[in-house]
Amino acid sequence: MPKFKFGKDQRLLKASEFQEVFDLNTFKISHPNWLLLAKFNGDRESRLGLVIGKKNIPTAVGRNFIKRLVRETFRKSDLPHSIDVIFLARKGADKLSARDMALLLQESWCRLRQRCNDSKAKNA
RNA sequence: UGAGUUGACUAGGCAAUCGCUGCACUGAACUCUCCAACAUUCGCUUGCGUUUUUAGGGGAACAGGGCAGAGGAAAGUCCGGGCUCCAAAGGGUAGAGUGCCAGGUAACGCCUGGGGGGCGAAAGCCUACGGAAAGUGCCGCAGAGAUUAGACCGCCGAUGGUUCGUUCGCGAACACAGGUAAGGGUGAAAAGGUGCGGUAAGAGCGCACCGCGCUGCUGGUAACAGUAGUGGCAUGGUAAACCCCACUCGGAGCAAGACCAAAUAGGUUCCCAUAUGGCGCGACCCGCGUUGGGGACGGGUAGGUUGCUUGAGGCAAACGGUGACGUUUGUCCCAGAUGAAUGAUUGUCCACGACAGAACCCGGCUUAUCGGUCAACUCACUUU
Repeated sequence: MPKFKFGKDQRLLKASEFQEVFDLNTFKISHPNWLLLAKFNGDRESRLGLVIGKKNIPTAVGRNFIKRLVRETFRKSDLPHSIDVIFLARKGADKLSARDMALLLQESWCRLRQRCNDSKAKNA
């Protein structure tokens, strides 16, 4: 089976699922243009949730642009299993070019993977 | 060829790989779920309810290949409708909107055609364009005076007054009473304009033409235009100031509305028990905990399903109409998401790609926008 899928199992769908990550997040990865919150979720597949406010990104085209890039990089990044992530957009995220943004996002996913591995090693 | 006007169309293309959403099709087994012949448990009202299970069938999920997948503005939410729920005899008031005429339309504040006014050399463009003798309000500065108009400079001083002269008829001077809206000056605007007559000087005081009002006639469905007569011109502007007149409008919106419905708490009702009891933990006893327990019903939260895309639909042709548009026939099915899909990477070509993302659906308007294509028309120049 090829990797890099992105079905409904890999997304946060309900308000309660979002709230769980907001309340119990164990990792925070910050960047001037966005913020990542994450927590382990047991034995499930990793899931992604997007929070892109109209206040921060005013145009619908901008919001779609960010959603697509984040999903694309999330699906291609080789994250460890069983982690829920929320992506919060900050102001100015839509000003970056697609190529720059993709690179920066990949960097963020790398940092998140690193943190996960460290934490797992500690617990073991 | 250049400059311009109007209208219509288009919105990077192609290939490969990976990914998302929907639809129909195919598919071995497992899992979940629904229906369920036959069989089966229990109950009694003895043919029904109920328990369990299965042949078989449906759905979810999964896999496979196939097909489809944002806009001209999807936007602003400024108008108008459909649809849904609520309200509703009829009439009036309030409030909001519209405002030359005729037509189109489901409807409109939109569109088409026509009229008036303004701009442009022209094609063409702009136009809230009803009423100011129903009433109220406002009109800064400047200016003598701004709507019951007005005398600063100027002009006149016929008439009256004063002074002088006198041939006693009157003449001259003064600018005092006054007369005067022609000229100057102020202003966006000074009480119709120009010319001639007239006069002391002037004035629609009289006349001609133009303008304006009224009345008639002609053309036009009408707005209106043309024309004849007449009035002697009397009362400026502002109604996107209040207002008056005519016409239109019930309210809320897909988070409308409909259906299914866990857990927890509470409600109604029935049954059992009422403490040596009941319930939970457990195979059972002891033990520990608890003080009611069990069932049914309806409301209803999380969540889910539906509304949800076949429509005042698109395309083509013929016919009617100046046109907006209408009629008929044929043909096509063209996003339906719901933390919300329509994308990413690479290669390649060129004019190097703007504004920008469906959210119940349509008709408009407005605003944003890199470019490209086509048609009709106007003007200028050149050639024939």
